[in-house]
Amino acid sequence: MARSGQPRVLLVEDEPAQRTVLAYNLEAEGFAVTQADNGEDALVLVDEEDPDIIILDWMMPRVSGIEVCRRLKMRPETRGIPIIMLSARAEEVDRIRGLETGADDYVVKPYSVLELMARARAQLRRVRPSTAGVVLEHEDIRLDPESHRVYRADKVLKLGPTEFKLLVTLMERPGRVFSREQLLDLVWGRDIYVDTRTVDVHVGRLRKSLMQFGGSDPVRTVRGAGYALG
Amino acid sequence: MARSGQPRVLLVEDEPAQRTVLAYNLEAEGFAVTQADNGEDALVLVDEEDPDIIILDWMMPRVSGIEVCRRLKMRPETRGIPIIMLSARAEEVDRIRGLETGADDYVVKPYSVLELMARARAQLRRVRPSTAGVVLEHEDIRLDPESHRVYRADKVLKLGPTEFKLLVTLMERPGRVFSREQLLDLVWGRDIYVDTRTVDVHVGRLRKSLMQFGGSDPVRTVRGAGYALG
DNA sequence: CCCGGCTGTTACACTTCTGTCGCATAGACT
DNA sequence: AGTCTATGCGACAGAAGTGTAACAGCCGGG
Repeated sequence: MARSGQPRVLLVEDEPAQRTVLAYNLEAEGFAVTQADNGEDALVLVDEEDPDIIILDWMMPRVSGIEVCRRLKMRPETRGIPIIMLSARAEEVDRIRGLETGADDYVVKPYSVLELMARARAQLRRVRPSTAGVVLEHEDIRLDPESHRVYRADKVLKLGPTEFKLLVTLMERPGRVFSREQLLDLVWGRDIYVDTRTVDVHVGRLRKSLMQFGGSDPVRTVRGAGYALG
Repeated sequence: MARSGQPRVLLVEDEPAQRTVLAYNLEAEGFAVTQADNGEDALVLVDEEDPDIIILDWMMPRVSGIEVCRRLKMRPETRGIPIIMLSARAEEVDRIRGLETGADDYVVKPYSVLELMARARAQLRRVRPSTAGVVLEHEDIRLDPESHRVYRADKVLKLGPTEFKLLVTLMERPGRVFSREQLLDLVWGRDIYVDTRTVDVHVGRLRKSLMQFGGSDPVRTVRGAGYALG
């Protein structure tokens, strides 16, 4: 079943405002969105729509997110679908339980929509290497998220963890300008406080790493705005 | 009423520091910001400014945010304007009441400014689907807000930050004449004081940048009134 | 334990941009 | 033509944004 069109996402969230916001963002990002506001519908829709990824609210009336997750991960034909859990901060203690239940990722409310998008794409890439490319490519740079390897002109580059995440983020939308704040959100995570200037330093390090065997600087600085690839 | 210029946001927050920070960020994101520090002014400004979206603090002296929201959602002519509510974490219990009152989304303090931006944009896209990440075009000039790039006759132009924002503003409504004061508002921001003659200088710089590879002057000077594109 | 690699911060040099001024020029009006 | 105002433009000092080296702290592996 090698689908190649828009990736389908099943969005399960009982709170209308949140769901609406997410749905519009997902659609703007190119996802085909199916919505459900409770666990029961969700379980039915999984079979009907066969989504590529599920975004699942933790707390819901009737059948909770965790229960939906558990059931889906038990059935062989649905086990492969990545599930991203949403949860309020207060429930963070349950994090381990969430992942034990089989959720593939976990985002704490209030979350950055951008971050959630990035994670959804990441999960998608993980399970669907065929289409969206197991490998991100931009000019002569190739990045394989699975093996955590980066090539430039067929040479293997050595990057630090932060440089890697930074490059992944930039390569997911080549050309798009990311502000320092956005990059902090996407690469470092929203809870951490680090100075925005730190982004500059890591961009500098990434540049050096990308050019360790020569080649031009692929990272564009947009003064007053941020950084972009190409 | 299909406006296409900068999206206007009415920001209602009684706490000056918070309001300033938000206003700054919103302006940096390309919103035209109108501020109010109480509910009464807010209700007046809604009629005067006809904003595309309202960001509304929950707790305010005199007329509370929830009251403003309720009144606006009662009037047919303002019902369509999306409202995002801000609320301190302790008040989270009132969440349901907030949405019942008709708010379209809800952000808990302390919030991520980026997240709030994303939600504001999301709401805006919902109501005004047109302006999501489009490429602006006018004659042989193309401007891509996402990548922050400007082309003329397929050549990449180099603009400074202010020139860029100025051009974005002009291109969002080609042909419309903007007064110097309007441009100061839209490009520099409402609170900044700079001489109106500064606009002239930047228009001059923008002209030079737009013609750096030749071509005619696309900016029209309307004596006694301001500037326009085309 | 020490060591090497990575991280976040800071300081400083450097570049680019900004706002204002002064004067030249263009347009409008008498 | 003469006058008056508005606009264009070069120059410049100061501000702001950015690149980078250096440094101290942290952590995991020998």
